[in-house]
Amino acid sequence: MGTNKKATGVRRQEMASAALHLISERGLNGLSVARIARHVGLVPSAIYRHFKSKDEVLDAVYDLIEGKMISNLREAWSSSPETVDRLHLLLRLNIRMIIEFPAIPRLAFGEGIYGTHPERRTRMYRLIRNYLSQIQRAVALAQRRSELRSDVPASVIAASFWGLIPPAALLWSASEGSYDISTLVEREWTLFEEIATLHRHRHGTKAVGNN
Amino acid sequence: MGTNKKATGVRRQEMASAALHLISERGLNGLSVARIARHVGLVPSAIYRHFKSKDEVLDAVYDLIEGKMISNLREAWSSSPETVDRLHLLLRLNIRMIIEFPAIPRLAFGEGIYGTHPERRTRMYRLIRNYLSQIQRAVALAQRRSELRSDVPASVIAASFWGLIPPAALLWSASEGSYDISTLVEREWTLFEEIATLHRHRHGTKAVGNN
DNA sequence: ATAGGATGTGAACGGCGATTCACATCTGGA
DNA sequence: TCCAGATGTGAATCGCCGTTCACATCCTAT
Repeated sequence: MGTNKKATGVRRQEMASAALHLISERGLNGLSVARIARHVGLVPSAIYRHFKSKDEVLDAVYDLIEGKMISNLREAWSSSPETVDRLHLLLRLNIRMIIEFPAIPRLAFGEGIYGTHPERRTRMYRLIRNYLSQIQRAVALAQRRSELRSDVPASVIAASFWGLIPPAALLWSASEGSYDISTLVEREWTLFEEIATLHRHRHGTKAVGNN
Repeated sequence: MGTNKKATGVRRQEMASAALHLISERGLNGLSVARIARHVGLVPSAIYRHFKSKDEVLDAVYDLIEGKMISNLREAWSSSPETVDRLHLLLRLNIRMIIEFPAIPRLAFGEGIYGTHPERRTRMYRLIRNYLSQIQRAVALAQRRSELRSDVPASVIAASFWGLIPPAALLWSASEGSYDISTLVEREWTLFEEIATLHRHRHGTKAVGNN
């Protein structure tokens, strides 16, 4: 039966995307070569025309995720000259991404990729570290411009910002979507913004200020 | 060969504990009945003397985790009358627990438990919610005592506190232990404490206070 | 001390999923 | 146009894993 044939570049995209969706719906355990194939309208063995193994499909999924994260970063950065506004948008973009693809936080936690391929965990780690250091660089710049407080290391502020995302992802994931993640994150963002823009210049860190 | 026989209560403990360790090392995918058995020094079929199925073992693992979390809560609460000190200890206890059992955050993210048993995800969600509401109650009390600022809802402060844990778990998990999680968390705790103890009483939430 | 239930063993079954292979069909470039 | 390589198919293989079962051994209550 002549199913439409497509170039391998297209197919790889389709298959990786199908895999990402399937992981989002069924989890990594529910991801089988057969299901990927069915989702694309093909037969299991067809996968091997475009990937050497199932693991390679997973690698492609990681490429997808990496691409999405980078594109979020770009979009946020081009949206405004104000660091605070950029971070706020970046936060919202990431939340939106996680809502659309719950697979992403799951893969980030490295589940299911252990004995087989520790390299993949390393890769996710590098990705996160890169993300963090980009944010940190932005924070440092904003500190020099006095947009953010500078009595706290940029790395800590960056980590605090990034730290808003995983808990939200966890609650979203565990609640099966019933938790109102967006407003929660917005409220926490407000706190973050407040503390990040405190214009103090202390030296003693034992700051417990009543004013 | 007379391997030592033990009462089923003891064996269940051993097996659940072995499963928790195995998930911590190999991930949920690497968890097989055979491996659990070997880890306890028995033969695969022996598992079925004490559990009806592999799923029941997983249930026991969840019991273990729930017990650990509750015991952390108790220990922190009995340590000091000061809410802030209690929270600080609770944070450290949780971090210690995660370092010892990386399986816990993974299971919290619900990986691998999808099509088969959505109830388990629900259970983890309830556990987290309970945790959050206990913290929230403590925060509310502390607010009434003016130990914590009261111009922000207790739920938000509680969420911010709890939110310190998942990112730390993620970095720890992804970095394979190389990331210095404890000092990171301590620094973030400092920020949290600072913002949670700001004694202000505003009504407009647009608080961006230079003082 | 001994019977009977509880615990442990080894072999076997059945299913599922990843992968391979020989064969069919399509498609792009000379 | 036409062929050669690229793409898709269906069946078969192989290994792993959960589970069952008949049998052996141990422990405990009477």
